[in-house]
Amino acid sequence: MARKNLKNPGGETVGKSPRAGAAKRKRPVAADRIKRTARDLFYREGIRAVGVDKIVSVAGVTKPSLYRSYPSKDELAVAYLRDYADYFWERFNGGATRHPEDARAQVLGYLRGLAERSQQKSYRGCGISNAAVEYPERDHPARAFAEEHKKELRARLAEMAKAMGARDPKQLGDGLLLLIEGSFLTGQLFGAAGPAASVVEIAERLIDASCKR
Amino acid sequence: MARKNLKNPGGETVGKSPRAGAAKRKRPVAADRIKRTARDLFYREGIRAVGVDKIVSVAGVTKPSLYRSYPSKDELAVAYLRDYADYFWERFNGGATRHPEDARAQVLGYLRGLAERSQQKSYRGCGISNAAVEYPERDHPARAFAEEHKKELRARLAEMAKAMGARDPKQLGDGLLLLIEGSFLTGQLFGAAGPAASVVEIAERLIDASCKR
DNA sequence: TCATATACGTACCGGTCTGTTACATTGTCA
DNA sequence: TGACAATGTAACAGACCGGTACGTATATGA
Repeated sequence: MARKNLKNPGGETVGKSPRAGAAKRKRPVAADRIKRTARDLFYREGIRAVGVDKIVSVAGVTKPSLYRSYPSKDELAVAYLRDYADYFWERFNGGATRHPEDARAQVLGYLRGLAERSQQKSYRGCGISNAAVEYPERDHPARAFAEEHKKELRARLAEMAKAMGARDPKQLGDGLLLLIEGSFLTGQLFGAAGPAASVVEIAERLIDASCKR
Repeated sequence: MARKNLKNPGGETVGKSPRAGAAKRKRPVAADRIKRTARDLFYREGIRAVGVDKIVSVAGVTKPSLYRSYPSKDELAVAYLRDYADYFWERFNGGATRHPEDARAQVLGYLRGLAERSQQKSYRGCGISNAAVEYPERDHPARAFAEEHKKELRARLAEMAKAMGARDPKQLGDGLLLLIEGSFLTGQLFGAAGPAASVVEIAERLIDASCKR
């Protein structure tokens, strides 16, 4: 009998109570664990490098639980990417609330955080950029999602460049995107004290040189 | 007498000899085909995505031939990366011969070529950066090679920045590295008219803003 | 109370992955 | 001609891949 795969399993799910001692279980806990585990492993080790067996074993669940929540590994991967994108925008927009009406400070604020994170040992760059590298095939869902996301980011940066008063907003936005993607990559290649550590100053210089005075 | 009339029992009939001195040299042709094929497939599809079976089948050789020439797939991968690095330096240094004594023109020359390549449909970024993304494990040979290579590039860029008269040569070198890596990534993500198309102008602006006047 | 839906596990499938072996074939050169 | 080097043939191992048919415990609601 054909059975539909349910989507958005569990949603938030109240975390299991600290003590309680496994008395009564609430709603879907397996799906949630899978998502969290997949996110962790996919980011740290790469999507192709992580098999579904490993995901379920680390999550402490079983394979059918995975395939009840997600139709395929590929779809689990895009679910991970979707989550990652939310996470990204949260950080990216974090500066906007702290510096309303100041696009320059917003971008620099994000870059400051990026520079800091990129120095950490566990840093692995942008999960979405990495996925695009892992899946060059144009029609792969993960790839498609990555392209869409980056297009959005590019547009956002151009917008902000315009707000900064850039002579050529699109170009400055592209320059910032290059610096950001460069930071993603070098951040995971060089450990601490990599090029990404200087991204704030470099961006400042580029912005200043690109705006009407 | 001697004819290179192999019966080719496999039936593949790959593009055959340009003849010439084929009578003499009979040295390992399989190993060469493997390397060339691996380079092509690894670059286009990614290392993890390509199995050894596919390599030998496309190369028109057999698996034992591969493992006679390379101890493992990983080692074949680093052989590919080594080749790729040679290829990279060739292009990177190409500008040096055209513009001796002018570091700025050298970098910009390389970037001009990069910008152009990055617009092509088949562009897949830097094989070495991609490998680093595919293999985050610190002790993987491909990863180790990638780290070494990028360290070298970073040093070269800092050198050139110094020659340009940068106030902070290391920082300008890092800025250029960020732009380059950003171009690698965005070049394969956006098709034509991606951010990498503007990398020359952006680099120019950054360089000018970073040098003593 | 009992049928049903939910959440999950057991056990397995067929295929592919890297890597290996023993042995046959063939062209080339001394 | 005979030794040798380069390659192919034909299996195989063992792990791992994504994916599934089916059984089971539990909680809910009529």
